[in-house]
Amino acid sequence: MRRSGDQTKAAILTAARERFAADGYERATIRSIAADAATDPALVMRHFGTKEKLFAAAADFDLRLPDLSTLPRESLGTALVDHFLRRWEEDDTLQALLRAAVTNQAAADRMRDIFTSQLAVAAAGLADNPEVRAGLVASQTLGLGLCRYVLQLTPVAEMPRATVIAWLAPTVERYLTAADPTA
Amino acid sequence: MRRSGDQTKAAILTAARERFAADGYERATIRSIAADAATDPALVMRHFGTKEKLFAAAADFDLRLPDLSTLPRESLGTALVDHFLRRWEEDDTLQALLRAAVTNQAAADRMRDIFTSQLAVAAAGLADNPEVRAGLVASQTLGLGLCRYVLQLTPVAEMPRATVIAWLAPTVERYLTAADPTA
DNA sequence: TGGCCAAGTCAACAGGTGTTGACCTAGGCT
DNA sequence: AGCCTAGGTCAACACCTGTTGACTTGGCCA
Repeated sequence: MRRSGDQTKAAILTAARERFAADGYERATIRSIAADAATDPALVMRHFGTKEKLFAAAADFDLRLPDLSTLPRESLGTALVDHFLRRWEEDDTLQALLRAAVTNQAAADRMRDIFTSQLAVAAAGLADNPEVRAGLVASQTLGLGLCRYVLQLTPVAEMPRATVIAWLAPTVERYLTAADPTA
Repeated sequence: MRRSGDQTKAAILTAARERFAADGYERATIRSIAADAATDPALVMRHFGTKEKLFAAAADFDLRLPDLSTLPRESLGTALVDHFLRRWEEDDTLQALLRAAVTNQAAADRMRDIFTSQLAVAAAGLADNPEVRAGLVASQTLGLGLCRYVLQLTPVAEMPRATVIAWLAPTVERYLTAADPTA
């Protein structure tokens, strides 16, 4: 009983996501990914061609942001922080992306794309300069992910999600809706 | 005309900081650091023993936080954000530390130490739970550094420092002084 | 049944890594 | 002068990396 091509391909993809998330781009080796997927390194190459391409396939990611324009303004921050926390936890693609983006150019580009375009679109219509507001929200949410999931900074990593939301929601809401303080 | 031991040691240290900052821990090689310092890889080993130890020596870092208790509350955020921006820019140790901390355990530990202990001390006396407040400030300032200097997210990296300060100062001030929202 | 093709295996390659030890050499000391 | 040591050089080691090509095997279809 042998696996189908698509099955092994999927197994490789999951193993790759886990390894990239845990070890970063350079320390995640084709050999270790193949071992996790119970297959051969050569088969990984046949399916994805290159380590770079494997990463690109593994790091395909959508923030799946909710439509912010339908929400009342005062619950905007809460909803967004909650959504980001869930997105970090339910899937290790974001962690893989962040760990890799710090040393790998392609990953950094991908990250830039995701956060500027997807967030800017969601922020559009709420206030002026949606790109700036998207960048600010990115700085706070990525900082949170970095401290809580990657560095595991002691107070931030252990905080219950409700506490995190209570503290960060007003920040995010202000970045999205407050008047430009430099104007 | 030959250099003194301390001179080459210092040259190696500067080269190491630059390489670790630009490439991260694994992609910064002993050979490339030695080349930058115009010396031999073997000499690097003689001076520092191990790549890990070289990194530890290169990533020795002090946030040099000002004494926050002497400042008026309403300029606390401005002062801190300004200080962090300067610290990121005047010295690439922070960038080296962050780039390495994402894949290297020792670097992550060091980072944890610096941000929790040094920041918590500075935050003590301003309000209750200084460790929690330190963690929150870390999440925002590290997120800023990540977006502005490492990922170079388009709107955040290009923003003039005054704009960054205007947006982030209220956040940092609130994290340091506001009443606990979960209490 | 026999053949064909997808799926899997194996061994090797070329290059790069941290690290080591043997060796050389400049230059201040007695 | 001659030595002795700190500072520098060189070549090699053992290992690990992405990647390749030739090979074997399983299972479906005619």
